[in-house]
Amino acid sequence: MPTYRAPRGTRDLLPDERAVFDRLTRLATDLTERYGYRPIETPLFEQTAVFERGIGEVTDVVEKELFRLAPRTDEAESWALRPEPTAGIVRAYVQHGMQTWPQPVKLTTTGPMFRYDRPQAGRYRQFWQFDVEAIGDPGPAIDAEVIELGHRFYAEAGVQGVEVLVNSIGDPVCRPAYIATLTAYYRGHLAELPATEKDRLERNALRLLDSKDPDMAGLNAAAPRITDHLCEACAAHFDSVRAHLTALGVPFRVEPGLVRGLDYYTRTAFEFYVSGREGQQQALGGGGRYDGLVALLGGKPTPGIGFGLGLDRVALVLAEQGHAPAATAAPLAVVVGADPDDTVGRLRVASRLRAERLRVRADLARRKLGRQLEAASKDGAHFAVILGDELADGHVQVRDLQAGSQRLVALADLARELARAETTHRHG
RNA sequence: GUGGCCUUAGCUCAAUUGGCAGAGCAUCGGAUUGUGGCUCCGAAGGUCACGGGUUCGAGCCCCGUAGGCCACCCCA
Repeated sequence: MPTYRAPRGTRDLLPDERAVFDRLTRLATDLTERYGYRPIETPLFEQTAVFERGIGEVTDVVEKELFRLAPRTDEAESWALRPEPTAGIVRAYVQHGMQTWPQPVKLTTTGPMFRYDRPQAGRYRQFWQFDVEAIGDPGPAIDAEVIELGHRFYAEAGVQGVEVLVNSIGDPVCRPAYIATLTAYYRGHLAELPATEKDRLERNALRLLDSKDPDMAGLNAAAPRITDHLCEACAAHFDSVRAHLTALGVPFRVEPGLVRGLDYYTRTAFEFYVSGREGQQQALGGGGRYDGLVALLGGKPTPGIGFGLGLDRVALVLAEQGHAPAATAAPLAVVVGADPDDTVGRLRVASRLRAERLRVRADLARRKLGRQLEAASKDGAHFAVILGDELADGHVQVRDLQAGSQRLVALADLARELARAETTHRHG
């Protein structure tokens, strides 16, 4: 048992797994460029108040999952690791006066988030999100465009069976009245409520709607629906979002129980789900509109919408769905030598090839030639460059490890020969 | 934060009713001089997660802790 290990809920991404994340990150970059987003990096920690005020004091994320940093005695400020990216990005929007940029400001980031949760497969205390935020456009069309972008990410990543769930959770005009109606409804059925649900009723009645308790199924099916209680503006917005999604050919399902966990959401809420897999971590991503958040964090009232997609879960589902991990970048050639002690010779040849931008490994292990060739094979190298007596008149053996053939090449021609083989190999 | 199951070599797993910790894969080395993949031989690798307890004796039984997994809570 090692003395030290990765903290609970964190893990090391070993090269094979890291390669999958790399591929997803490159896809995110490529996709957001196509949609006109610009990358942004905000700190991994913020003043605690950014999250408390932005996300909401009574949310689970803030109440029990926030990774608070131990306060220093010489600083009055308190800090917390970011549990999600939106609050920090909106803080940056306000701080840098982005309301003077052409609107909407479309920003994207990908990086680690932190929540002090109890870990499970697909649920970590440090996890990665690909995030997109469009700030400054109130219209329903941008909602549809954002949702389509997320949907396309899964499609191009190769995830099968992703469902788009959408809902509208109203705005400050209509939601309070709906919550009152909903609370009254549940109070009328208090005797039928499981104990845990009774507690939640007083804190956040909306949450009862997406309860997974089977005893709640019947009650929830008959519960008043928010979509029937939207104000005129919210209803029109939701209608238009759906119309745009349909026009774009994005398949979706209206899910009246979808309410999302963070306070800042208004109107459009959506989630990306994958069905038909073991385990409960089926939510691959989600987001929504947050028209009140910019003002909440000290800016002038500005609408916004965005989503966060969990890369850990995408990688997990891809593996479950049988996707081969990304191919490793095997060296084009390994420089080996008949004289195990001539590390200088092997390094010099490798160095010259690397200067020509070739992917080359030098065998520095001072083992006999046979072992060096064996290792080169296992490496997946295409060629072995063998240094021997021929070096005296400026030649080396170039061995094709797959074909088993070998020929004499002048050192002066080596880089050009290998580069040509690389091109042939790549296009062949 | 609640409940349940699990933890033996780097990985996947064995180990009669409590009686001297093993295999496969991987790693490293050998099979006569400068040629890999197959094969053969060998080496290294363990505080049986950690800490207590019961016992002549614990990988195995009991308690605690940590970590993982599962279900809640909630979410990505």
